[in-house]
Amino acid sequence: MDQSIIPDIIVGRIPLYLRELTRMAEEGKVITSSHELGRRLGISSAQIRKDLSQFGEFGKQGTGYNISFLVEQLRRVLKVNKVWNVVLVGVGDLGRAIAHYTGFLDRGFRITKVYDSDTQKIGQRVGDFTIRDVTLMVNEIRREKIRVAMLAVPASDAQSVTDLLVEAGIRAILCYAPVSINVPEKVKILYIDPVLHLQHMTYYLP
Amino acid sequence: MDQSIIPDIIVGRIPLYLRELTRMAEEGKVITSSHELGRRLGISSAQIRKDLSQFGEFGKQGTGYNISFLVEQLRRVLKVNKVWNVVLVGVGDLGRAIAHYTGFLDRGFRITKVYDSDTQKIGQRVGDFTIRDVTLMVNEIRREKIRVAMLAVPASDAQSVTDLLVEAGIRAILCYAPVSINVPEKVKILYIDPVLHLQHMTYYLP
DNA sequence: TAGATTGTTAATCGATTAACAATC
DNA sequence: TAGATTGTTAATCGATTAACAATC
Repeated sequence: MDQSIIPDIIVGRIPLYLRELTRMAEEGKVITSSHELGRRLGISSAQIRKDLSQFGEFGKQGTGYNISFLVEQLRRVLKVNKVWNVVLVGVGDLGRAIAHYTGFLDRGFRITKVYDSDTQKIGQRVGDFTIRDVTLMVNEIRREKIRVAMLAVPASDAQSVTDLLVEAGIRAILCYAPVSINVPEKVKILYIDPVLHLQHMTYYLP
Repeated sequence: MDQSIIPDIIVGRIPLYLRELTRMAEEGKVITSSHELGRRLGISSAQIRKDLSQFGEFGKQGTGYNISFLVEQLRRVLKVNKVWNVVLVGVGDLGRAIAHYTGFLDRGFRITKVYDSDTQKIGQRVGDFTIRDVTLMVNEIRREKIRVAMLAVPASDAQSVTDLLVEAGIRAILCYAPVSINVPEKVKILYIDPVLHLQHMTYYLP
């Protein structure tokens, strides 16, 4: 493993490998191979071996990979061998669904605060949370040194709320608003827009 | 424009261009350039010109692109100059949020049927829909020749429900279950798993 | 040992960028 | 005309795959 930077496209596949390996572990499997993992994911075995080798030597020739060991290593690589506190901003229908989702915790994330700007909603409960006033957000994120945010506000508010998150010290944003946002270099942002995926697929339909 | 197949990675960027151009049109802009569009999307102008040129000659030297014309052309390319009927399967919190979402229609999609297997939910309303029994699904999709599905069922049901969708004639699936699904070659499937994105970003955090 | 599979190198393949003639 | 921007070609850059020695 050399010291050069690891390509982002490879980093982006590691969570996928981790997810499938976790699934295999749940199925009771103990050992796997780059071939088996590749077949399950639709990825070539060569690519999987090359990707994993960027981060260490995790396998044994002739045998393959010990699944629980590899899971542990990939969780360490991705820094999800701890739990990140996350704020959720925006409690519309989608924010509500995110707040109720129970699949974050065992994959490294825990929502700890939920914000909205609607005075009708502030103080109401959503799942385990009380909806907080977004005007408190910057100070609270700062005080609790939170680094990760999920953004489920209307597109028209996404840039201004993002600016606040960045000001508060957030360094990773998952944005559900269907709009491109500007952030400083040091801040990571990724997007979820289901319609982009649907339009990508309809290109291929007759 | 030659007759060879257009790389999928290019096809996947067209919806993004379309989204930003639509936004520009809403802002009242009439003309844009590959430079301006690239700046707004964080993409090089060369790449945008190259991508667009795969599908036709949409611009004018010295002037740039007429936004509404380009929007119209890209909608045609992506086949969203019509509205696709879509079925939604699974009415948990996430399915409920999807059913309420109003952002599909003007981007080429309309949910027409919503299914679940839970007898407690069947017959209840969600947004404008009555939740239907999933056992009716295959026949109804066939009868109405629906080609696009959104899947918001538990991971444990995702493969079996997908098999039904494929059997019914669905050709494009947007899967929200955090699990890799097997589909025949002719069927397109894309995934949304927010945790994959979060883990991708935490790799870069200190 | 025989068979299997890794990690890595080199070769191939594909995507992005730079540069510029054409032209609005 | 002068300035700007496209569409395209060639060069560069980066990602994937094939192949295999090492070795379990």
